[in-house]
Amino acid sequence: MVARDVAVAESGAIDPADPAGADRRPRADALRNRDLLITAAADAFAARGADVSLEDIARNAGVGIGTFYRHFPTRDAIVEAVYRHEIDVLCERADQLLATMPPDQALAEWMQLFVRHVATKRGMLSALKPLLSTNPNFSDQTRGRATAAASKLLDAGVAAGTVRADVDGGDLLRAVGGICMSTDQERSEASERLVGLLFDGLRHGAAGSPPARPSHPI
Amino acid sequence: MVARDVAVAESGAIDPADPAGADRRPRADALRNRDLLITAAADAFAARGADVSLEDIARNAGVGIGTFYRHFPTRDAIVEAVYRHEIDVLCERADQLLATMPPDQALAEWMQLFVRHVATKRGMLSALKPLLSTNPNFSDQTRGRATAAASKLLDAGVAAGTVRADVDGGDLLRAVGGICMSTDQERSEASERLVGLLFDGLRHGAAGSPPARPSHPI
DNA sequence: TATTATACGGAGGGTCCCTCCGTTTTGCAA
DNA sequence: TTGCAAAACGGAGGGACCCTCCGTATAATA
Repeated sequence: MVARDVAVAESGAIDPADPAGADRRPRADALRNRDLLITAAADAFAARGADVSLEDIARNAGVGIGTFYRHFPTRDAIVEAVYRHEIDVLCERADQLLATMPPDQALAEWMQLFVRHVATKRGMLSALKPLLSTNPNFSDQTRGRATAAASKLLDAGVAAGTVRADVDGGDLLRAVGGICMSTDQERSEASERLVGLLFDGLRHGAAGSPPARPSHPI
Repeated sequence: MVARDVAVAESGAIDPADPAGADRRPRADALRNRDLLITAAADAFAARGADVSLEDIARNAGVGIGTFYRHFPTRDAIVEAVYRHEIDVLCERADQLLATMPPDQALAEWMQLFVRHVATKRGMLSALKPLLSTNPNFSDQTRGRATAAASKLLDAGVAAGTVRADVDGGDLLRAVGGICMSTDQERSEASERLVGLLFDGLRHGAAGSPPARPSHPI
């Protein structure tokens, strides 16, 4: 739960749960509609690519276009919000997984989850890329949070002796992200296989595992 | 004057000077308007970026919007045409320069010309990039023609003994292109300086020049 | 010069963007 | 509970752009 970055929040849009608690909590309907819009936008981007009509998104969220614009004054704003939300979900899931299963299994699940999330977000990639490259704040922030989640999973595995200790969260993210990007279009099945492979590599040489064989047994 | 590639020309737009001479030459006014449109589009892209209104381009060319769409049925079509035209000009200029000055000087001039052309084409880059990446035909063709022009200049210099022989057209293009891309936004002055440097490197160690010193004189 | 295939031009219908303001809802306080 | 102001909603409407269609103009040919 990293604090919201001030430099990015200056857009004038509604900003729920301001940590400074300055003025007042937003109204319940505002919060509700914001969530509805983000969900509808995520669906729309996934289904029809980055240049869906904003009016369509509003309609699918069951909300007027005016409401849309009050929450997200620009197209970039909604893209950014969807992406942030995606990262939020991924981070939450990391905690949930850790709480309900052994660390190595949680890590494996999370990596697959990551692949699937990227796959459905392909459509909005063309809108996201310029945003990430022109807005280093945003980029650093989201990467940082994802890295933290990955590190937490790795650390738990290392502590349990089921995951090797010489890989950090940043490495893991780059590796999984790279696999997702290189296997193009739709066929996320290939990504899942490759990420599975990667995971086996992570397990290999863990403190608790039997010492690695010197080589292939033929 | 490489033959037009059929796979790319299937757009249904007017195609001047069809080498197969199949049906008939386009009317003179059609040719004239096509040129006007390409010029106006190049100016517009340079001045206002890749998402100018197509109606603006038509208006600036002094031509109706209907005429625009007959010549260029899609936005990609006009972007492609502008880029092709740019390459045409660059190739022609290579020949002209070779005909009017010593090869090494011609090469230097051409490299600077290249820089300036890229600089003014920055605006349309965001539209051009996806086009080049999704259309390998188009990409190969244009790169091929530019490479040929660069090679011609280099070869002439080598023959005259004023340019070293161990660099080919592809290398040169990559180097100059790389410099243009790395020095971002507006300040093409830096690019021109760097390209000048590169040119000095090309001259160094030419057959006709005094043998290169073994190392720095201190 | 007459004819006709070609090409021109722009009105018009459709979509999308974004703003503005009258109406509704919510949270708070009495 | 009730009343009230602030906050949020919704959609009409003006503007920009896209693209098509078809009546008119014109270059090429005989």
